[in-house]
Order: sequence, then C-alpha cells, then structure tokens
Amino acid sequence: MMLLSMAYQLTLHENLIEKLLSPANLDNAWKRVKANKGSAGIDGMTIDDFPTFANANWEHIKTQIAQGTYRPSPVLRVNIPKPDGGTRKLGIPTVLDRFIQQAIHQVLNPLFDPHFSPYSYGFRPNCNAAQAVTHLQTGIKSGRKIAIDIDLSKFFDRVNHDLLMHKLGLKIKDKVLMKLIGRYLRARIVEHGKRVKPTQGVPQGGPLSPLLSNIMLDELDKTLEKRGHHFARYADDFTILVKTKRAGERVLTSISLFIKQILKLVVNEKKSRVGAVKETRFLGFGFKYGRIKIHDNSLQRFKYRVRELTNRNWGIAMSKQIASLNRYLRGWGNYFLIANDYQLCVDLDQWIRRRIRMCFWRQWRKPRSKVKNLLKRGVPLALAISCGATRKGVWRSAKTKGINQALSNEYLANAGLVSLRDIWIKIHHG
DNA sequence: GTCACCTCGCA
RNA sequence: GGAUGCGAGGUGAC
Ligand SMILES: Nc1ncnc2c1ncn2[C@H]1C[C@H](O)[C@@H](COP(=O)(O)OP(=O)(O)OP(=O)(O)O)O1
Ligand SMILES: [Mg+2]
Repeated sequence: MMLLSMAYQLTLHENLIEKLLSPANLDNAWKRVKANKGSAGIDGMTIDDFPTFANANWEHIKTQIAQGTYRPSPVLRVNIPKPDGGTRKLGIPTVLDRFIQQAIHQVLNPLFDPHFSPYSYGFRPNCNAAQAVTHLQTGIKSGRKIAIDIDLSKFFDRVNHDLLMHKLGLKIKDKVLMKLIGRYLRARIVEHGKRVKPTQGVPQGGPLSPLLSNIMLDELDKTLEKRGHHFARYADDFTILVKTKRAGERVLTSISLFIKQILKLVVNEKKSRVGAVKETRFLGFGFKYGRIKIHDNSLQRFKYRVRELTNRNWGIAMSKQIASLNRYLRGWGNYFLIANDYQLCVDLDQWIRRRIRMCFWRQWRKPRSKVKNLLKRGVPLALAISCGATRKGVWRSAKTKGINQALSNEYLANAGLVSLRDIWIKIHHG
C-alpha cells in the first residue's frame, strides 16, 4: 500500500521535469508562444529569431533545466497605461523564458486545476466570465440582496514568494522544478538599464503567472466555500453575496483580515465595498431585479468606441467601414449580450444607425464631396443626388430626407451591418 | 473534429 | 509594445 502510493507520487509528481521536456509538451509550448506574437524580451530576440537560436542551443539549455542549473534571464519592465488612468507594470520575459514558462504551465495546470474551487472562474480552462456572472445571478435570485465587492491592490505585484513556494511545495515534489520556479520568481527586473531584485510579485507577462495567482487565492476560495458563502471570483475581482448588510460588514472585515494576515496581500480599501446588489459592478456587468445588466461604464465605453468607428474615415469605402464596425459589434455583443435586455439591443441598434446617418450628413456638407466621389465610395444614388442638390441651395431638410431614405435601416442591413438584436437572439435562443 | 491566421470582449 | 484562460465571429488548410 505504501509502496503503491510512493510509486504513484513518483510518477505523478517527482518526474515533472521529464514531462516538461517531452517533445510533445515543448512543441505545444512553442506553438502557443509563437501564436501570441509577442515582442522581444531583454535580450532582443524576437519570435522569428528563436527557432535558429533554439536549434543551436536547446540541447544545452535542456540539460541545464534537467540538472537544475538553468538560470532565467531578467524580465523587461514596460509601463503601459491602465484604463483607470494608472500605469500597469509589465514584466516581459525573453522569448526563451516565455517558452519554458509555458511548458511549465502546461505541466502544472492539469495538476492544480482539478482541485480549484468551482466558483473560481479566471484563467481556467472551460471557465468564462459569463459563468461567473450567471452564478452570482442565481445567488441573487435565491434572495441574497447584499453584495460584498473586494478588490486586491496590485494583485500580481504583491504575491508573497515564500507563501507561494510553500503552496506549490504541497503538490510539487520535484525539487528541480521547484528550484526552477523559485528562480523565475526571483528573476531580476530591468528598467531603464538598471537591474532590481524583486522581493515579491509574479510578472504580469509571464505565461505561468495567472496559474500561480490562482494557486495563491485557492485558499481564499476554499475558506469562502467552507463558510458557506455564495461567491464568484475572477482573478482578483470577486463578489460575495449575503442576505443582510450587517452580515456583509462582518464578512468584509473578516475576509479582509484573512487576505492581509494569511495571504499577505493588500486589499484595496477604496474599491472594496458592501451594499445592495444593484450597486455592484462585476466583470463589466451589474444586476437589477435579479437580471443581468450591462454596467453604465461598459455602455459608455461602447458608445465612445462606436463614435470613434463612425466619426471619421467615412471618406473611404463604406463596405470597409461597415466591416470594421461589424467585427467590433460582434465581439462586444458576444460578450455583453448575455445581459438579458432585449430592449437595450433594439435601442442601441437604432442609436448606431442614427449615428451613421448623422456622420454622413456632416460629411457631405463639405464642398469636396462631389457627387461622383460619393458614388465611387459606394454611397447610394439617392443620397448622392440629395447632397448635390443641397449644395445647389435646396433646403437642408431635403438632404436629411435623402440621407434617411438612402441609408435606411433596410439599406444598412442589406449592406451587411450586423444588428445587436440578431446577436441577442442567437445568444438567448440558440 | 484538428490546426493556422485575423478580429472583439473580461481579469 | 507582455501573458494566460475562456467565449464569439470571420478567412483558410486537412
Ligand atoms: N493586461 C494585463 N496583463 C497582465 N496581467 C493582467 C492584465 N490585466 C490584468 N492582469 C492581472 C494582473 C493584475 O494584478 C490582476 C488584476 O488586474 P487589475 O485589478 O486590473 O489590476 P491590479 O490588481 O494590478 O491593480 P489595481 O490596484 O488597480 O487593482 O490581473
Ligand atoms: Mg486589482
């Protein structure tokens, strides 16, 4: 019995490096790194350079990995703006290290993922944001009216190395692999040519980092489950549902304490709150009367983007413009239209069509819009004539009428403009 | 059903 | 400008 379990452990956990270095695993890892088409790390080596480099050096690197002597290169620090105005510190490993981390990810994920909480939805195979949101919805429908939103401050940047290594050590018995991961955590960061030693955090940009972050918060999930809370977590974004405000306040303080003391992470006090579910924002959604709504901020961003896509550039072929508008609408709709609000779709469709007509109206006012140019761009004849007529002194109303006629909803539908209404129907009765 | 490329959304 | 996972649409090859 003991022998059996030891043999089991040996094959499953102690020989992970071999699995890691197996040709099939490496092949998949490289495919993925290549498909992401990322840029070079600190060594300047691009995706295209890598195959020739690997042909010459991989055997050597492979031996180093197997023997536990491989040392990762430092990561390149790049600051990019966040939507909220702050900056996000990316840590970009070299292509070689992304390849190796990806290979590690593929070995570790099947080991850890099956044991994660079913209410953790971020960075996991077969899990998506819609599932997380609908899970919250069922909790709301069953009478929970109070939501606790907790946000972690600079989540990836503050992961505690010792604690993470401890959690990894509980499952990974392969000392060589543990050492390699430890070296990845301690890989130097290069910013403005200076090397700094990280004391905490996983790089935002490392293929392994998302999995490590889930391993880090797994204990939180399990604790919430054990306490019988209805919750959903997506990366560091999570919402817990309770019945009363009093219970909410109590849970917020106790969970905050857990996060600070046990997980050694920092709760973003400003973004954390407890209140009615109708005030909650989770993954771009909100809730109202037990229904999923698109949050105002998400709608605002949508309208801004549609304005951007319609405002200028109508000087070029209209079919091109409709195509780019279409792919945006499809992508956006397929994510957000799980919100069960049919009327909103109809309204948005109408809003989009009005915008398109309005942009034409503005543009054809300009003298350079000659009728035959309009025709060349694929503008319907009736519209072109009406614009020509306007410049000859016919009333504006004639132009408006011409545009409305020429760019009718029917015409735009024929031109292939997708409607959110159709996407909604496909999602809700498909 | 698999894979490749392009696009959109969320953390 | 880095990454993961998932979902969606399109083009293409088996
Ligand atoms: N574009 C991205 N690239 C890499 N990792 C990301 C990206 N967006 C989000 N993440 C990961 C790392 C973040 O720590 C984690 C949570 O994201 P987010 O809450 O937006 O920022 P944050 O937790 O780092 O800062 P903040 O203090 O503003 O909450 O998800
Ligand atoms: Mg955060």
